[in-house]
Amino acid sequence: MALDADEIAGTLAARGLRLTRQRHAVLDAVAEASSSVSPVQVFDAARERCPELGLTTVYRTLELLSEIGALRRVHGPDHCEAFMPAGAAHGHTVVCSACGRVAEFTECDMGAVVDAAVLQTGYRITEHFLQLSGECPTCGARTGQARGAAGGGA
Amino acid sequence: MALDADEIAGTLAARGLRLTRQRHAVLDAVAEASSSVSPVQVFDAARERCPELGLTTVYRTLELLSEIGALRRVHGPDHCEAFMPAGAAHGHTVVCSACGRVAEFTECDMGAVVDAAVLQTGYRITEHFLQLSGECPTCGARTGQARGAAGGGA
DNA sequence: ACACAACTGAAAACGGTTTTCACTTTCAGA
DNA sequence: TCTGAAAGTGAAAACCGTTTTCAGTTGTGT
Ligand SMILES: [Mn+2]
Ligand SMILES: [Mn+2]
Ligand SMILES: [Zn+2]
Ligand SMILES: [Zn+2]
Repeated sequence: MALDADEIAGTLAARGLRLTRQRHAVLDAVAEASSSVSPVQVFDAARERCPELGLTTVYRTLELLSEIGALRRVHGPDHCEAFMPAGAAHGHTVVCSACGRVAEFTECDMGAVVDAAVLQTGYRITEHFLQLSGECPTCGARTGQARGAAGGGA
Repeated sequence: MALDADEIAGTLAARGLRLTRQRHAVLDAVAEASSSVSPVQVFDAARERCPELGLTTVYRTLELLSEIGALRRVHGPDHCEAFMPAGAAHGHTVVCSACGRVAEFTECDMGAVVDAAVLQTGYRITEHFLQLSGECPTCGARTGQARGAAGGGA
């Protein structure tokens, strides 16, 4: 995932904040991860570039980077606090239940579902949180599952 | 919400488990709540019928009742562990961002979205977790918001 | 050089959840 | 009816992820 460091540095600067070495390390750690990562995972990864990094700073940075929109919070039924780079477009995520790898997709036509919800509940819907899970291509191949059709599920 | 105690007792019995006074109190506490409830909220409510109830038991019971499908786990971007009675039909939930009240709805035509995800990611999708949020009718009226159209959002 | 705000890590505090443990209840079988 | 095993329980302790505190450092503008 992209995550242009210069652009992020700019966004921070506009608020009088800086992209420090520690923050940069955190940013890279998330950017390089092939799946969503927990704060400790970020900590471990980022420490290899920045050994003096503290876990406190990781938490603070993940929070900060989410605020400015550089990172996206991902949380499924299980782990509730994980992060991934925020893609350019609004998207949803699919988590592999076997290996945890996360992929983004951009389809966002929730119109029908949202309409039904409005009709049935009377709520005014302003946000939706959707997360699919299943098996990534790699894990699917390893376990020899048939590929193709989409399951119904939960 | 219904939550037929006898039926649940039966399901438990089939596993050699019992619907004790404490479990019954927990069950009722969730059933009577107008919104999703956290473990402590259940604890407080259930204690009025069963004063000697311990928080440990509440946790154990919520877990157990979720396992047998009597309760549904609800978690939004914020609070991650809350419970509500599982309706008969498969459904999704809408949480009011103002008051926390939860409503269920049954539309589940995720076909198009899932297809798009499969196409874009190559994952085999087996489950989906969808949670909408917005404003319930009561809160909407109180804040005088226009009603009707459904928002896009995250 | 100076002042000031941003930033940091270690340690402590915190809060929700799980585990441990000694004890009670329930129930099936002798 | 006794008896033993398994289910169930609450208090207390342990656990674990997160947040707060605090004293010190780094960077920036003047
Ligand atoms: Mn969650
Ligand atoms: Mn569904
Ligand atoms: Zn996988
Ligand atoms: Zn409301």
